[in-house]
Amino acid sequence: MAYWLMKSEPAEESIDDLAAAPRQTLPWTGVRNYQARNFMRDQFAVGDGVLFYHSSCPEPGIAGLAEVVSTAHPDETQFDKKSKYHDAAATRAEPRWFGVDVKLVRKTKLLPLAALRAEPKLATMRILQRGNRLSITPVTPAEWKTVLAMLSAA
DNA sequence: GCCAACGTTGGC
DNA sequence: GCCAACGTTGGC
Repeated sequence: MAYWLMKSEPAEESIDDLAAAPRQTLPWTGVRNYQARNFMRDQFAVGDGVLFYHSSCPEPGIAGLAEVVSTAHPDETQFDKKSKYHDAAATRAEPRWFGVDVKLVRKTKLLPLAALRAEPKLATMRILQRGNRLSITPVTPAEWKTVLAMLSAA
């Protein structure tokens, strides 16, 4: 079982949107970075743990826990001409972008980015490294454990 | 709005 | 294949 951090802009899709979705499950769409796509396509497995992270917002940080409930399938938005994620080079026969379905485990009290940065045990966490822009990053079991402890202490 | 960092594009 | 220019991300 692996762990991941997935960034979402709450203005687009927040933890509350996930909570309000049917079966509290949503397909993860809009990833247009090959490295992030490859994580989902090649490494994600059903049951993997997800830290749901809010980015580009007044209070960036971890907003909840989720789990992966499907393997990767084509991201429908690439075929939608009206979507800002439309990709003219993608076809049904040869999709370029993939996503998994993600289900809410629980919304948490927001764990702010500043608190993550202040925790020495998370010093090497991928999301906290200078210049990191990847929207999907692996989380080590030790980091996962530390974050869960911080959430239950809050 | 600024800016650091990194990815992508396209001319050669 | 190189690399400069440009675009995007995302915290502040």
